[in-house]
Amino acid sequence: MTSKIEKPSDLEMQFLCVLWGRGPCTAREMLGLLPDGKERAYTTVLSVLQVMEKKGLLGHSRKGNANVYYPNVARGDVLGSFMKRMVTNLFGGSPTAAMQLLLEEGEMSPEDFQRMRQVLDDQPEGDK
Amino acid sequence: MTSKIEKPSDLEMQFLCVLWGRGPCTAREMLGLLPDGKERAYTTVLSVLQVMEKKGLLGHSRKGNANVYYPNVARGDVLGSFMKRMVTNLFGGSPTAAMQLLLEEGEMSPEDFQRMRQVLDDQPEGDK
DNA sequence: TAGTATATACTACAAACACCGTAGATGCAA
DNA sequence: TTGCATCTACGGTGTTTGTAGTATATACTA
Repeated sequence: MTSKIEKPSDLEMQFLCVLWGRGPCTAREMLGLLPDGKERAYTTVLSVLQVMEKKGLLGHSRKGNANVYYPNVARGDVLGSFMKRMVTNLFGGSPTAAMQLLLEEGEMSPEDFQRMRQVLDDQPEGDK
Repeated sequence: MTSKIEKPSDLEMQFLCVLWGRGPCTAREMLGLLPDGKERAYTTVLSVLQVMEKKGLLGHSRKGNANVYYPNVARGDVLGSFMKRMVTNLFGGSPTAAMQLLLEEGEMSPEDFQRMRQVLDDQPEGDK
């Protein structure tokens, strides 16, 4: 059994995504990397990290006198089930409907479109 | 000024999506229509509806002795800013990355792929 | 070695969330 | 007109979330 992952909160997700994207971070680094523009105290970030570790979402090692946190769950698992939930609960089970909103909202460059088409073409069942 | 929409909670989003999808509902109808499989008491649903109305997310009219609730905010606005937030906070600002996960996770039929390509082709800047 | 800066651990707390029970109103049916 | 079913209104509770302060350890520096 894959020891069911506790659904991370929104903020926790954000933390995880930073770690997946840029690799292990200290609390102070994390403070500077959060993608939503919000101001937060250093101890706030630290607290969240500690809670996440308690939940099993993170681990940490020591570097100098600082803790370096790393994700303990797979990106695909967490974001995957997030997406699944989103499609079910918000888009009536239709991934296409979700994509439509995605396209409408993200101002995308021609390159983005190119890459999207690419991704779509690369799907195994895509040419059936 | 577009009177800033309060960000709805996850459950509230779900309610809104039901209303957008199937039209105005009574509390009892809503109870049977929620897409996540969860069991809930009738009064729970009613409470959520009342809170949402207080927040300005819903309105209601009377039909018989029941309240019929209808959404008071636009689907595009709410889901749009939801998507935007998601892309920023969870996908490093890349809609393409979001789409990739979407494709990986939703088991999609060939028709879905077809429709997706269609959507992509229909985008105004798509052919640049 | 004394002082300063930075780190962690621990605790606390307010607001939001999801949940539901009880009480009272309303309508219908016998 | 009495009783039953169903509805709303209101209140309350346990939990999670996001936030941050305080106390303490650790390391560098003058």
